[in-house]
Amino acid sequence: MDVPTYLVLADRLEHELAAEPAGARVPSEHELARLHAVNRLTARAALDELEQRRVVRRRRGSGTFVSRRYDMTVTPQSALSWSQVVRAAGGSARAEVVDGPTQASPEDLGNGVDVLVLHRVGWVDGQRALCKTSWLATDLVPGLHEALPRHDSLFTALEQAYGLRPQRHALRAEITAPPPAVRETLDLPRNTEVVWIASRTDSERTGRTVEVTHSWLRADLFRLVVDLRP
Amino acid sequence: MDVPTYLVLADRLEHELAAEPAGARVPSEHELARLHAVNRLTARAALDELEQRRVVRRRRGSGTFVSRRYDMTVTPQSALSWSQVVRAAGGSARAEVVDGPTQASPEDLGNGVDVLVLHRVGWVDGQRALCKTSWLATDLVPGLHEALPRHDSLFTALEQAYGLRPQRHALRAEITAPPPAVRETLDLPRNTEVVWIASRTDSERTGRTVEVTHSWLRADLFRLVVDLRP
DNA sequence: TAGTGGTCTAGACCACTGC
DNA sequence: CAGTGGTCTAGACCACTAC
Repeated sequence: MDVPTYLVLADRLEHELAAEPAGARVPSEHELARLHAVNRLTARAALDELEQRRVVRRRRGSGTFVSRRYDMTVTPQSALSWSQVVRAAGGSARAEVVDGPTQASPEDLGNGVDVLVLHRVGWVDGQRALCKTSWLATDLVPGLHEALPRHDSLFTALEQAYGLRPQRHALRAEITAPPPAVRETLDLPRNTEVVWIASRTDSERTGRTVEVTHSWLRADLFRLVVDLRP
Repeated sequence: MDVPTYLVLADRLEHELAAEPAGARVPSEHELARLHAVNRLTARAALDELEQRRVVRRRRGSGTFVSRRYDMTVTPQSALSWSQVVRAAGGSARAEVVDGPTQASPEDLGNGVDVLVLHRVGWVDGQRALCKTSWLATDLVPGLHEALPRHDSLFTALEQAYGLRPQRHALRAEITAPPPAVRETLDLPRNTEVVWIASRTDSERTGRTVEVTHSWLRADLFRLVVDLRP
C-alpha cells in the first residue's frame, strides 16, 4: 500500500465535502469507520487530517462540520473589515459588545486623554470567531454605546455618526497562541492559533488618533494575507 | 483525571527540553512509553502535541529532535535577511545555488529585459529550511554566478560587487501550502506549511528593478511577523 | 541490522452535547 | 438519554535511516 488508508479516506472526503455548505454535518468517526470498514482510529486520522487542512471543525459531543476559511488581507494603509470579507464570500457576520476587563491602553491616543474601552465579539456563520479590544478617545465619541448598534461597524459609526473622516492603518500582524482571556472569550480548543492584528484609526478632521484596536481572529477560520505594495 | 496523560507528558517534556539546544535528541516514542509506563500511542500523542507547538521535529527512521523557531519580521520598506535573523538568534545559516526549472518571470523587471533565473536553497541548523527563486535583469549583474559565492547574500553582492545601491521592498506575504516543486526541493513532510514572501529590489543608482524574488520558508521554522508601521 | 517514526486493528471508558 | 468526539491500552507490521 503506497498511500495510507486514512489519507485516501481524507482525500475522498475532502472532495465530497467541497460541494457542501459551511456548517454541513460530516459523518461521525464511528459512522465513517463502519461505512468504510476501517478501525475508528483510522477514520479519526482522516478527520484529523481534514481538520489540519481546515476543511472541517469538530465540536466535542456534537459532531464534525464543514468549515470554510476566509482570506483576511491586511495592507499598511487599511485593515479591511472582517465583516466585509465574510459577507463578500457569502458567509454571515455579526458583532456584539461584551463586558470585559479594562486593560491599560496603548499610548497612541495621547497623554491625559480620557479613554473608553470597548470589547466586542464577532460571530461568523453562527460561531464565535474573533474578538476585539478597542481604546477610544472618549471626548471624540460621546454616546458611542447608544450609537454603535445603529451601524454596521465601529468604523462606519465613526464616519457617519461623528463625521470624523476616519483613516485606518494596520500596525502589526502575527499568528500566535491566544492569550488566556481570548481563549476563554472565544472558547477555543487546545492548539487553536489566532491571527493578531493591531490597528490605529486617525481622524482626518481633528488630526488626532481616535481609536486603537487589537483584534484576535481564529486562525483556522481566517487566513492572514499581507499586501505590502504602496 | 482532569488533564490527560499525554498533555501532562507533553508539558513536562517541553519544560525539560527548554534547556536543550536546537537539534538535541528527544527520547523515542518507544522509550518514552517505557519510561513513563504508558502506551506507545500516548507517548506519541505527547510528541504530536510538541510537534504542533513547534518544539520538536521528527524525522522518520532517525528520530525526534529539539526544534527552534525564528521570528521573520517583514516590513513594507524591507524584507529582513533570513540569514541575519538566524545568526542573530545563535543559529547557523548558509545558502547554496541549485539548478531548477526556468519559470516565467514576473513583469516587474520591465519588458524586453533579458532575465536571469536563480534558484537558491537555504540551510538552517543543518536542515534545508527555505528556497528562493530570483529573477534578475541580466545586464545589471554580469558574472553573477562567479561573484555570488564571495558574498554573504545576494543583497550584499548587489551592493558591493555591482554598486547598485539596492533597496528591497516586500510586496506580499502569506502562509500557504507549498507548491509541489517547493515540497520536493525542501523534502517537506505532509502538512508542512510555508511562509511565502514576494519581494522586489530596486537599484537607486539605475532607477530600475534589479531583482524579483519569491521565497518559501518552512512555517514550522519561521514565524511570520508583519510590522506595518511607516 | 537495530532502532526510528508511520500506520493500523480491536477493543474500552470518559466528558460533553443535544434532545 | 443516545450519540459525539477525546483519551487510552495492548498489541502488530511497515518504511525508512544510520551504522
